[in-house]
Amino acid sequence: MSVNHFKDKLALKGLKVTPQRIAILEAVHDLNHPTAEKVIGYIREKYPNIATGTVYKVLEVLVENDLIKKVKTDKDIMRYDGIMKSHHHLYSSDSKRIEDYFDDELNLLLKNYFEKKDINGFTIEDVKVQLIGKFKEKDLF
Amino acid sequence: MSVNHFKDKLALKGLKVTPQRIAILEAVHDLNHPTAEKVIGYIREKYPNIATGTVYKVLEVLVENDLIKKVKTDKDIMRYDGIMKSHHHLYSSDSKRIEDYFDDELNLLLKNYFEKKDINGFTIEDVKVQLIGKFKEKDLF
DNA sequence: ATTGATGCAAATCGTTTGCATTTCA
DNA sequence: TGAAATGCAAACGATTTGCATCAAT
Repeated sequence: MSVNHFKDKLALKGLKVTPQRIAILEAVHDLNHPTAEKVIGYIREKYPNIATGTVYKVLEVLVENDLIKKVKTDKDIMRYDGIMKSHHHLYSSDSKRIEDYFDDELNLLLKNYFEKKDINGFTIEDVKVQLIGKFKEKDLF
Repeated sequence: MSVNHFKDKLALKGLKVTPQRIAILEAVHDLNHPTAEKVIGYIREKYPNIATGTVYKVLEVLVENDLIKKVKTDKDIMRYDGIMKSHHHLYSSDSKRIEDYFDDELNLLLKNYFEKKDINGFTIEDVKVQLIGKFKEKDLF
């Protein structure tokens, strides 16, 4: 992903294109479901004086503009995801590891299922599946 | 749910049965997906001098012993659930409301689906579905 | 009696906020 | 230029921790 690609994404949303925003967008895409702290650490290597407050503010703006997503975790720390295509998540039950899980067959299955299912007084907008389990390979951190 | 029922649950896990633990277990069952703060507020009406630290510690113990569950939310505040039977959650996309969702047909569907599906190097232990959408009735708070 | 639970207050940590300064459109 | 973004540091709020005291087994 080139820097220009990120510039375009920002511009398309009518957001001001700043080096901080580009760097943050890039960081979220480069890292695997980073916390805000990870993003800050990553960016500070090349851009030492970015403020933590700025990072939090920008992350919020990016989420509001559908450029990144917030990921729920069992713990209380928020994590971010640069992939906007609909997907689910694999959670390691014994570590902090999270991986993306793409499965169009599952999406179709769920779509069909909930189309014919009427839940009391609830209108479904989105369905997310969390698979909790164990990764066979050792966790990498 | 009687107090004795909660006493039994604690004793069965080999936990010491204390009035605080009973009150917290009761609170989580009486309230709808309460935050720790809600639990504290609820208990303090009848038991004014329970310490916040104690409530957090007890909630953690109860989760570890599978007497209650932690519920993920979009926000960073943890919430608790006294229902241990496998179930999913309905999340209101525009409020903090969370409701339990029971659906054995869905559970079966998912079970069958993932039994024949092999995910790279991942062993599934549990599958949780989050339905995000809107409740037809006005939210009650 | 002994082990573990509680209360209290201070500490921690992720996140938010206010405001003066700087930057992008 | 002017609105919006940044940096900084202080404030916040949920949760945790240490430790002396107290209660359940």
